[in-house]
Amino acid sequence: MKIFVASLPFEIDDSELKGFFEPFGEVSSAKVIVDKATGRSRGFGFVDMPDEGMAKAAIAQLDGADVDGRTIVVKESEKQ
DNA sequence: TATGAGCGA
Repeated sequence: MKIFVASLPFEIDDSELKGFFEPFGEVSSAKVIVDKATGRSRGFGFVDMPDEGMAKAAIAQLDGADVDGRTIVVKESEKQ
């Protein structure tokens, strides 16, 4: 299941993003989107978890979580 | 800060 994560702190990178989801189950991939024109984080990213149940559990636990003083948004991706 | 990038293993 593909997961969309928004409102991420700019300091977050792929490894840290993956670290947030790993406690809930296997994470097949995690990527923080970076503006290739400026090289800065866009403040959102994607995580893919093969197990839907684990993915939904992760979403439920991480959506609205406070990270570095910022409330992140975690939801199922809109696109495949 | 709100839906992507990848050309190599």
